Amino acid sequence: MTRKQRATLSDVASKAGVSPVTVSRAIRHPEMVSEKLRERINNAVRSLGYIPNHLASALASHRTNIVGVIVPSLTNGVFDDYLAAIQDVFSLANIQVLVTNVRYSAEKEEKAINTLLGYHPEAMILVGVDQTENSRQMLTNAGIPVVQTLDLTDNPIDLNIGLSHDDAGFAAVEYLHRQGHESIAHLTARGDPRSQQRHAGYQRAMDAFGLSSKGLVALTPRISTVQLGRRLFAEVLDRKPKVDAVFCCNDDLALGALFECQQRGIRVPEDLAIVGFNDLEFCAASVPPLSSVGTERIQMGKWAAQNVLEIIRGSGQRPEMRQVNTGFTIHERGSSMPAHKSVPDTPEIPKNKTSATG
Amino acid sequence: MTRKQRATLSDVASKAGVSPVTVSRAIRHPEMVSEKLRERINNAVRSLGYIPNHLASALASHRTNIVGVIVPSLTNGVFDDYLAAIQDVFSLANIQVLVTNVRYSAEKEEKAINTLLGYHPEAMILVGVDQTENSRQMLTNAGIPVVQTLDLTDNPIDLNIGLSHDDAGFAAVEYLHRQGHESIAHLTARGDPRSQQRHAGYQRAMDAFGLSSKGLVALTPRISTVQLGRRLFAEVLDRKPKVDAVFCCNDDLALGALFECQQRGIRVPEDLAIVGFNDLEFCAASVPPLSSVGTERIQMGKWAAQNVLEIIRGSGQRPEMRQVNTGFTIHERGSSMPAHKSVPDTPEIPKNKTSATG
DNA sequence: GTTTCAAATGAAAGCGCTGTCAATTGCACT
DNA sequence: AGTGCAATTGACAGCGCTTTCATTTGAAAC
Repeated sequence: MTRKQRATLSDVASKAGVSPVTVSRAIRHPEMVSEKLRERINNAVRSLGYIPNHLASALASHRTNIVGVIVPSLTNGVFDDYLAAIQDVFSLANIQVLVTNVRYSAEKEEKAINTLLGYHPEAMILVGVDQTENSRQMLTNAGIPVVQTLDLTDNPIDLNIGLSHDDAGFAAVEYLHRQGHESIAHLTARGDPRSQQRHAGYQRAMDAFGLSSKGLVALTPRISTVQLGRRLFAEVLDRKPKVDAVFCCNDDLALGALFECQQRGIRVPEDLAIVGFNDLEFCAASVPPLSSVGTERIQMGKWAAQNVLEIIRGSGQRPEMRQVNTGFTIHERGSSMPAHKSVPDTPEIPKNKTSATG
Repeated sequence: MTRKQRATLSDVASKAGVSPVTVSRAIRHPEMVSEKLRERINNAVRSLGYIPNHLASALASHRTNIVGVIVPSLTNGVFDDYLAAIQDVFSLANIQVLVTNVRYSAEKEEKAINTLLGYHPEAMILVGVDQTENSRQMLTNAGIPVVQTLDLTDNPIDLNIGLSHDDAGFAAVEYLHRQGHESIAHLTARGDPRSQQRHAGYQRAMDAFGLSSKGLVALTPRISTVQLGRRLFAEVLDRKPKVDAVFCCNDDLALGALFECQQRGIRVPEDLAIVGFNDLEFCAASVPPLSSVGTERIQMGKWAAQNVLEIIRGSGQRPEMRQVNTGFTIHERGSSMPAHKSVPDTPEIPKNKTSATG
């Protein structure tokens, strides 16, 4: 494979017998070039296999058509939907999304922000609200729209859409308590700030209902897996055989808990209720189907992308609502459904939805 | 947020009282600048929040430090491991990976290749071997290393690491047949070329063993989900109640099949054996644990990245082995294990591993 | 205090493209 | 034919950086 130079604008121009500017226009603003030339140029482009150099184009035009997106994980089904929603919006506008996976590390996130800003993205979309001071500073300096998603904060960098994970955790426990459960366990992953919030909500609820969480919480510093769910729940079961419900900080752990019950012959939901978090696809498919606290991750991704688009390609104005609370929805399914109530008799109503001007 | 200009090299240079070149060197080749100046410059960089413009840098230096990676899906746990392996190698070399998800569309892949090449990546890593002629042409023209992964081809663009999905499909059926199964179903997703290969292998094996696959195959054009696994297997069960084994083109479908069995009271593995594909994490955690055909996706990602790195930063030479067959491993677990044999008595031996000079 | 040479710094050009503005063209209309 | 004007096309500069090559500096050696 010889490293022959790739064709440039000038090469195309020579070949088509026009000036480079004209070629540039034929590509960027075809309507400004006569049909005759346009065709001649397109032929030259094709025959040379010319692909515009995005670096040069962006440098000269101050338009990078890049938006930076940072996610904490990909192993987690959560972020696929979210990313897809973002990509769908941007791909229509010919904007390239640069995704970086920082694996729940604030340090890596800081480095990723630095790197991404080097590409002069026209906006940044982040997950969570726990950026380091340094990160916030860099983002502010960059002077571009920034959206923090999936969580809420009193002090957003710019735009913010998400939900209160603390409230969601509280609601999950409240729901289980309402079903008559008293010994409610919690499986959670330290390291994920939003899981920590859900944990806090769990604890707040347990306290509020006068329930003890002693020995009922199992946490891991590692990234959640189904296996880990089994292991964590096994720990709890060994410690507290009388546990009658478990709220898991995500669905992987919940599925693991379900498997552990199947293994031990614990009947779900008769002996034990399970509630997961995120409402991933598989929740509705398991036996029994897993109850789960659903979030609006697609809507959040879409909102983030659409607002960014409006700012950088539209009015330039920040939207009316600089902060949106998308709330959450408890999807009640077999894993936590009392026997007498096989189908939810009321439609599920999203909780805690609000929005606020910035 | 006022759109004040971001600091440039010259700004830093003025602030530090040196020439722009010196600042450039202080950042790229610190050893070429005296310690005194270096510190002065670093202070200026910090105080201005200077972040080098990667576009300008790459344009001037002909070094983009970018490698393009195209994956067909993210919803699929398979590609997380694979991507992580790639990122791990490149992040150490300060190379940014541009990932594009083309959702199993050759057309989108072609477009993605075009877009990515506009960024002048120093190499491209692709999944599969079914690129369009146009895509191949563009990649060849680009004159950069190209690695096709996860599948094998007689006619690689450049480097190739993967396995024969046809062989893997054959082996899965052979394995089930050896266990005494005769009515072996297959669930598969059209649209994924490698799944199609596995399907072909399934069919080849069924024919080879004189078994009929009539009514035993269920396929979907959609992207696999656990739900879909249930639905597809339900179809098969309704058509052929006597089915005694099922080979699924991936683990999501396999898990769905398992759930469908649980729902219908079909005992696994006593009444029905299940084998999945990819050996995702959850396979080992379910009850019973799912047997699955494992592939070396981490190794493949790592090999691709390491060889690319060696070519673009090292010797510039292609490796000895331009094509590697990583084979596959049948992980035998409870979902297909005969009762009398609770633990595999022989270590699992990877199958079909080979490699070849290009 | 020179001389010598490596180390450190700077000046100039240019990467491939696009924005701006100037020049040209073509055509309708007198 | 001559004028006026819009539609096309082109010349030039410059985006922010790095490369190359020239210049300066400083320290060692005389």
